[in-house]
Amino acid sequence: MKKIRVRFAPSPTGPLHIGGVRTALYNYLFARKNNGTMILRVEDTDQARFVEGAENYIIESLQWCGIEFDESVTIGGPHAPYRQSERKELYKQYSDQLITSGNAYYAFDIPDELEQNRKEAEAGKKIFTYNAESRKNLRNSLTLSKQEVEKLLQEEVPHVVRFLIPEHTEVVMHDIIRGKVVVQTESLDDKVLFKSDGMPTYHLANIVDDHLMEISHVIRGEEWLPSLPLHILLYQAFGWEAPEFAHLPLLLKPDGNGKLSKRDGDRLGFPVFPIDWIDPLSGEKSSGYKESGYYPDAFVNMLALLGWNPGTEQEIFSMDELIEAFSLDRVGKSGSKFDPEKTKWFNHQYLIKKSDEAVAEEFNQILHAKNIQIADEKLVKIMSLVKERVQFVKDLWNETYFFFEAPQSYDEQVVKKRWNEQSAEQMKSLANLLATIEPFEAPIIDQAIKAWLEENQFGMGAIMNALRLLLVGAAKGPHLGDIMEITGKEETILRIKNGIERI
RNA sequence: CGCCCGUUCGUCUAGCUGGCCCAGGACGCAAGGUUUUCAUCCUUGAAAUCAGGGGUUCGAAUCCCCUACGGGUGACCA
Repeated sequence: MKKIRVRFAPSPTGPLHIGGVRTALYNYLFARKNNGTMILRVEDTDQARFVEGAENYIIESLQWCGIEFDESVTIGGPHAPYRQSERKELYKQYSDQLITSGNAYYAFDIPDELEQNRKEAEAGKKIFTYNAESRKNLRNSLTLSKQEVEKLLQEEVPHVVRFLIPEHTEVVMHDIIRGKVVVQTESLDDKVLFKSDGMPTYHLANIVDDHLMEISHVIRGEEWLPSLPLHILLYQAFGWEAPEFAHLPLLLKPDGNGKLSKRDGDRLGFPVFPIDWIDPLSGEKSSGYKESGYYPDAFVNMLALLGWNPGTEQEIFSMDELIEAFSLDRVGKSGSKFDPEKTKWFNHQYLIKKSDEAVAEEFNQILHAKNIQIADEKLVKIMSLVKERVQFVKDLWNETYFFFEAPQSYDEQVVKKRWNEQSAEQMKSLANLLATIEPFEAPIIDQAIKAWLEENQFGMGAIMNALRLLLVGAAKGPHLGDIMEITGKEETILRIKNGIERI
């Protein structure tokens, strides 16, 4: 069986959004599942759209996601270099080869003139295409005499190389996800293969590199499906065996329709990028999943299930499990919007799965920033009490502040509902009781309070809620006995006394 | 406008070789339960006339055709 080799081939024109990450992920899963090789190739043939820092961003993002490469711009490999701008010299010979074989030709048209043609066509509600019809009337090596062409080339007049789309031909293609796709060459145009700036276009570089790098499967977004016929034709023109293709359905804007774009940034209130991105020109920041507090494995898990499903009811997958379960024929055909709420749910699942110790360690960083010191075992205990209540580590403070400091205010709604004339007196009495409890541990405290309640004929609800108000400042939090034990006898009594004064 | 791709609960989807589907799961939502509170958790529920219409068939979400709608693409961008 043929060796499986796939590539993720982004263009460094900006940050990679989650659609791109998903494409990389599916390539990765497919490669690992089939003991294949995962390659990162940077397609930077467009010098005009180059964005500083984008390549680095892409590499860092994928690294954060746990998507690893076997060959790449940074780690090299048998087919280095992996940056197309560094392979520049390579492409010319292939372009020449196609000219020699009659599959391509020189075109000397001036960009402005073509633009003019397009505008005119548009005015007449038509679309200008450089094809079998129009090329007869344009300045190219098909219409010009051999001498003229020689002369123009000699004088280094700017020109491009265009692919000669064969006439009256049916291109039959196979897509792993979509099945058979057929297109008539009449609907295709003579795409530029080699630009006047000496760089190949995506189409040429892509085919040449995929062939040279022995790519077995091209897994890319559906936006490439329209150029598949051209690519197939190119393989045929070169006499090369084409790889297999799988065109992934697009990720759609969560609101309305249309494919997700980089510009959707923070517009919708949640990230569309894996990690923060600061535009080098505008300085504008777009937030990422990483900095927003998501775990990479939760993020990856969510992404994997967006367009692919295992066919079972399992939803939580580690990367290894994804690799094991993944197959291209379980990738859906239709585009999907993703649900930010479900992404949070995934994060919650990963958070509660972590050990109390691990969560404590993460949360400790937030405490350090607040200059709060706490014994490890105490913090671990607190985490066991509250970690199920949050979706993110950063939300932990809201659920635990009362372990570290007295409430700064008392929720008015709760005061209204839980505090009455007798409360102050009752709480004072309760404070006295608490002062006698030794050791000050949850089960013992609970028992003492229970006995005290019965003795005085007090209702559990009224007393405990009022007490909670004094200790927490709100109607929330874990079991009061636990809160008191961790807070300590002295502080507990202090809060009761202060609270009575302040309410 | 041309070409191509798609269309099952609000969202992600199961359903692929037709009958077990008057359509299952998950998120979200609602109600109830547990709880001293909140959250978690548990239970239950609402939610898709399977885009619409024609066929084929004893029988179609599943096969075929048409229509509609949505999307992609139509650069010397990738």
